[in-house]
Amino acid sequence: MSSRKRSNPLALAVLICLFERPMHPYEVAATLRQRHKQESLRLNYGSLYAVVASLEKRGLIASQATMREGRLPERTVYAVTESGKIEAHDWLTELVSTPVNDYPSFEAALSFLPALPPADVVELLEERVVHLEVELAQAGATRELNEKARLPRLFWVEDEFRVALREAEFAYVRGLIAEIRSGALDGLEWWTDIHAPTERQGAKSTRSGEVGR
Amino acid sequence: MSSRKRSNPLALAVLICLFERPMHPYEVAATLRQRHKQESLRLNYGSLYAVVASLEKRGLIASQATMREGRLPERTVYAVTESGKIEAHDWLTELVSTPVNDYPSFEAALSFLPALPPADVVELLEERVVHLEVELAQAGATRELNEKARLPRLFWVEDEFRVALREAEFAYVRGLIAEIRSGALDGLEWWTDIHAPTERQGAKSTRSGEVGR
DNA sequence: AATAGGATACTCTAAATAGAGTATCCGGAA
DNA sequence: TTCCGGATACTCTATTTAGAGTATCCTATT
Repeated sequence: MSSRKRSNPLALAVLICLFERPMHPYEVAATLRQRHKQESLRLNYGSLYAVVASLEKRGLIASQATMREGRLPERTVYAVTESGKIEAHDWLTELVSTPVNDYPSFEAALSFLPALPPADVVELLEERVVHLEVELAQAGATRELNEKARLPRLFWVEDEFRVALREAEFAYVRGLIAEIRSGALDGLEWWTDIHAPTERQGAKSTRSGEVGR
Repeated sequence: MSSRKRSNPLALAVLICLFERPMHPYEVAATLRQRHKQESLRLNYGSLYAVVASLEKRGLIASQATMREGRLPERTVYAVTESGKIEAHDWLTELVSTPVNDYPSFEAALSFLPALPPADVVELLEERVVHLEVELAQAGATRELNEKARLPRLFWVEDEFRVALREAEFAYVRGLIAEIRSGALDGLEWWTDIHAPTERQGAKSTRSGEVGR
């Protein structure tokens, strides 16, 4: 039904927050930040208020009351409706059970690799490896903090998952570097060739920028 | 400089295509599809023409000629400019060397897990595992086709990477299922408790929907 | 006593995005 | 011969999104 509208998980976060208790949007944002959800969700005010407006228009939440303290802007408190609860349940069910393509940007980067010379790519991949090492070290520190604070693992499975993905990326990138370095990567001669200094063009090079599949 | 505008990798794909030779947008789309880039890139016409217009406005590409055959719509052929080449190079460099947070949707899903009862979650995760198995099998078939077609690995590293990530996800999800099943996941009692049938509320339950960090 | 900085609570606008819709042409089957 | 489906080549429009901007209040410092 409204599967077309299930693009931004921030809307699901709002529904789940309001399921705990009615809140105004700013409070939702503060709550999500307190729980470090901004690491798993694109969270900014522009989107938040738009998303809240859209949820209201679709009848998934309803404004309960608007109040004001002093001359600060009005706070509109929203509560989740019955159909909002159902939508949240269905959406979360789908999100957990069904993998989707998220188009990770490094996948796009890899698909463009032949556009850069292999030697440059090795350097860039090594830079990435360093960045990943730093990120993994920081994640490890965060994890220790969570453990010392006795925060149950249930509340940081998402961090664990992110680390698992980054570790897989790390391993893949290291492998790729090694294969370019050693010359084991199939297609490397062609790749080197098309980026060769232009003086005296390689004899059997077809000189087409890309080959198709 | 224009780092703010480096959100949609489709724009980079266009620049790289036009680097090979001048084309009209529809031809760019056809080329990308031929090379199966639609698996690594969000590719649809609405975005494509918007992205092309934006690239032209920023002076990264320039329209070379507009021609028409019969009464079909005009085709506007674009070529990449000097600054377009530089931008493509810088952008790709950044994309390869620097990891970013892509906010994978399953990470968001995991961060909402406590909102569903643990027994349901186990079932949903098992469904996900099945989906992942199918996807991995298909990816294996594609890989074999590529090998039989003697397409050099250089041209499917992005597929390999996607598989590596999905395998990591697969392993993580299986582990998580096992830990919920066996009761080894820290926080499980609380999780079970808050979803317990409401008759005779668990005595020491704090009855707050979520705990903070 | 004045003030600087941070928190509170949104609002505004330009831009990006998705998906459906439009109109034409072509090749082969009935 | 006619018609149908698929390719060609965009265009239109309603949302969505990002990020900066606004105005007020509070607290601690000098």
